[in-house]
Amino acid sequence: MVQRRYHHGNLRAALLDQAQRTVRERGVAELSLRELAREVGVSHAAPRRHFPDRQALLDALAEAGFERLGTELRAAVASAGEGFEARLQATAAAYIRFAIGDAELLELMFAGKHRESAGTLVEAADRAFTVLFELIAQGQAEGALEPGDPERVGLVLFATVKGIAALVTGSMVAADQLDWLVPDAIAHFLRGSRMAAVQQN
Amino acid sequence: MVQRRYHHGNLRAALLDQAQRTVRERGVAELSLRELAREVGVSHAAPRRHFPDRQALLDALAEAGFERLGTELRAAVASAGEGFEARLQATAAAYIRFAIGDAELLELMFAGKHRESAGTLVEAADRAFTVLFELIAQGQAEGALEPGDPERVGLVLFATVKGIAALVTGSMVAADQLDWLVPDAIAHFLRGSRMAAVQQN
DNA sequence: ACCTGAACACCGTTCAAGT
DNA sequence: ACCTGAACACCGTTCAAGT
Repeated sequence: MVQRRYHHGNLRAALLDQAQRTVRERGVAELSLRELAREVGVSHAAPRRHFPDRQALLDALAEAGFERLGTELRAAVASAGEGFEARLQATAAAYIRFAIGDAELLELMFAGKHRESAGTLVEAADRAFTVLFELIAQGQAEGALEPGDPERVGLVLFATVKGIAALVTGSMVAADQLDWLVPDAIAHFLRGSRMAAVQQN
Repeated sequence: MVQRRYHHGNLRAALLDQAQRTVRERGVAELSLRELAREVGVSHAAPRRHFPDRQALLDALAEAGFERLGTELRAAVASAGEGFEARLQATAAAYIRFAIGDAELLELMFAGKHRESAGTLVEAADRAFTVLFELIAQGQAEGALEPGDPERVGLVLFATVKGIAALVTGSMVAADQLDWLVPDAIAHFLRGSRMAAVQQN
């Protein structure tokens, strides 16, 4: 046991790590700073050095969440070949995997974005979403999507994917239906886009 | 002041009413049974007669939410003329209005659905969504939507609307963009459906 | 039937004090 | 620089007791 002087500088990381697990397994409502401190082996006041209050911990959790989400989205794009639709399918699946595996964390991430202290959190979110805009741009270049601001063109598509994830976490849809629902939804969306492209020519 | 014997049978209603306001104005996390009791003028143990614990209050809140959502969706359909697309637009707008005006309540409603005690809550949800399935069926009858199980055909459409609301409450989209975003998304979806209908013939 | 008041275990937050 | 221990106000939940 390396109990003595365990925390030389990783208390913050240990707290975040345990907090992330608790949020995933028992939800944000069950997350208690005192219990966290107990689990990690410090006094209940120690976390205060790293997180002034509970909200600061939640913000840090959200920020770490965006970092991880970005990483997973980039990995999905990278492992899906060159074509737009394949990449889009892989990215949507990765997003939904995250949204379902860490549903409450994702809520935290988006809830945090519209609060005052959001500065660094918004930046983390932007980094995570960059890969999506690049993907949209590729779709436009291939003629699969309407031209225009990628952020605007991708919005409805993103909303659809996000909504599907919400239906699963809200148990309106069983998780095993995702296999056809997501490809279906994306194919449906792209059909609508091709129609629009035709009409614009 | 009719302070004496104020609560003859409306304590439950008074608690729910005040709770709904608090959730809307300050969020679920800020909702305290003791504060609620104080605001409504009873001792902190009185609510227990009506709601055994905090979760029971949240469930009741969710159930009342579904009742109200159903009412508003039906009103939207009724006030939108006879055509499918007009009714769909009106219904989507009503849903989004609810989702934005009572974002945390809506979370509560969907979160409650996948818990054990959900019995009566699921029924309330089903009643609220009935109007949506009827609307989908009308769309199919008019040839605007693919044939098939309305619950399945409407799923992606519902996900899109729900996702758009989530983008607004997550402040990824400004509320004033809804005016074009929602009609756009629906029109886009219907384009994709018409393509599919053509291909099936 | 419905409500009160005291009690218990827990929490977030603060702060003087230790090393 | 980082952590501890005591203290304060608050909370959810329980329960005997009142009317």
